[in-house]
Amino acid sequence: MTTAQPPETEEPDSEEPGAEEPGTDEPGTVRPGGRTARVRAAVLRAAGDALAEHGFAQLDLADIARRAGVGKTTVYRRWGTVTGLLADLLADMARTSPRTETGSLLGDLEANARLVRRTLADPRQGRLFRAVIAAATCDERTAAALHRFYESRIAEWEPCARQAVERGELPQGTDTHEVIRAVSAPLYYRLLATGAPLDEESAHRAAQAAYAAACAGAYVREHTGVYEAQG
Amino acid sequence: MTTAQPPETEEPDSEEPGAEEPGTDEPGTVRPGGRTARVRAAVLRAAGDALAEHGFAQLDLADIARRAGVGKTTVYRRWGTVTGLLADLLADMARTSPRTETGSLLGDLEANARLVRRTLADPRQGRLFRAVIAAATCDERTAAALHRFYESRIAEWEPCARQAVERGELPQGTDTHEVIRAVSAPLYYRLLATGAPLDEESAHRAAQAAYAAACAGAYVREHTGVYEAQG
DNA sequence: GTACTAACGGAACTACGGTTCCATTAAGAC
DNA sequence: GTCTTAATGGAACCGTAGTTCCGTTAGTAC
Repeated sequence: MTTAQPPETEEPDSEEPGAEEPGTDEPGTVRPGGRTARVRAAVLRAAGDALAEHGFAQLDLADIARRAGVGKTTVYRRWGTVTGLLADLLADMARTSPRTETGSLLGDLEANARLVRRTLADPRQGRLFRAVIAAATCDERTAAALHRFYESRIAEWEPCARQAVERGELPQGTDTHEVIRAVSAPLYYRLLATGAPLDEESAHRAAQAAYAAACAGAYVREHTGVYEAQG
Repeated sequence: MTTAQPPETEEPDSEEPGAEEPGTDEPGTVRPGGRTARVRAAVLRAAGDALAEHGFAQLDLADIARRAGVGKTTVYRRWGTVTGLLADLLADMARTSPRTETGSLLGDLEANARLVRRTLADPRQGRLFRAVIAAATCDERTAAALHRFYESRIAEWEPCARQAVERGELPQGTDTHEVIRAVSAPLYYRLLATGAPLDEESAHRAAQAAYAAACAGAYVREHTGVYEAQG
C-alpha cells in the first residue's frame, strides 16, 4: 500500500496467440520510476479509501482518480476496470507481516484468531475485505489474486501447526494448512453470511474449535492420496 | 422462486417521517393477483438465471426484463435496483425445505454438510450464492435479507444439536446454533476466500470438525451472559 | 356483463461511467 | 546539460443504464 512495484508480472504472456504487437508492454513497465511509482501508490491508497467508504458496487474510477490527485485517463489506462485495480491492490496487500509466536499451538491459534477478528471488525479493513471478496466473485483475475493473498497468509501461520504435529500434539497426517484455515472460516462466515457480531468471544471460539477438531483428527488426510499437496 | 407473494412486507413503515402521501403503497400491493403475480415470478426466475450466468456486477435490469418477457419499466418501478431485486429473491429463497433426520448428531451434521457442499458446488447455485453475498456487501437491505435467510436455514437444523445436548451427547450450555453454523463456515470460506475445491472430503471434514469441537465444549457459552439469545 | 383504475410496457429522453484525442510533462539514456 | 519518448491529464466524445411520459391491458368490484 505504501511503496509500489510492477504489478501483473504473473500475466500468462498473452491471452490470445498472435494479438497486437508482440513486444508491446502495459504502460508503466518501461519507466517505472518517480512519477509512475507515485501515481500507483496514490491510486492504490485512494482505491482502498474509496472501497472502505462506498463498497464495491458504488465505486467509479473517476472518483478514485480525483482522490489520488491523478487524471482519470491514467487510471483507466493503467488498470482498466475496478476489478483490475482491486487485483493489483490485493497483490500489494499480500506481502506478509511477521506473526507472533507464543510457543504453544493453542496460543498461536488464539493469536491468529484475534488478529483476523480485529482486522475484520475494524470498520475500514472490514469493508475493504468485504469489497474485495465481492469483487472476486465477479472477476477471475481478482479471484486469483484473492486466493494468492490467502495462500500467503495461511502459509505464514502454518508452521505452528506443523511443529505441533512434529512434537506429537496433533495426529500424524494432519493437513496443517487446514488447521489454520479452520480458525478464519467461522469469522469470515460471520462477516459475509450471517452478520453475527465479530466479538472477542467469536475469536476465542474459533481458535478453541479449530484446536479441538485438529486434536480429534478431523483434519487428517484420508482415503484418497489426492489431497497431499497444499491445495 | 416458483410461486409469488407480496415481498417487502417487513418494510419499516416509512424511511423518512412525512414523505410523500401517507397511504400510497408500492406498486403490486393493491392488485396482487394474476398478472402481477406472474410478472413477479418470471422476474425472480430470470434474475436467478442472469445472476448465475453473469454474476453480480455485470447485471442490468433491462436484461432481466428481456429474459422475463416483461417491460424494463416494470422492473425498475417494482424493484428499483439490482440489490433491491436480490433482497426480494432472498426472501423468496428463505422458505425452508424439510431436512433429513438420521437419528445421530454426527449423521445429521454430515447430511447438512453434504447438502451445503452440493448446493455451493453446483454451478448455478454456487454462482447465485456468491452473487447474492457480493450484493449484500453493497446494500444494507440485501444484507438484512441475507441474514434472515441464514437465520432460517440454521434454525431449521438446530434441533438436532439441541437434542444432542438434551441426551447428554454435547455439554450443557452449548450454543446449538453455533454448532450448525460451524458446519457451513469452512465450506463458505472455500467458496468465497481461498477458492479451495468443494469436494466430498471438505464436507466430511466440516462435519467431523464441528462435531469434535462441539463435543470438546468449544461452543459452550462463556463468561458474559450476554449471548444467551440466538444472535 | 360494465366501470374503474392499478399495473404494465414501448419509446423517447437523460445522466454518467468509460473512451478517445492530443498537448504537456518528465523519466531514463547519453 | 540535451534528446527521445513513456506516461500523464484535460477536454470532448460516446454508449448505455436508468428515468419519464403516456397510451394500453387487465385485475377487481359491482
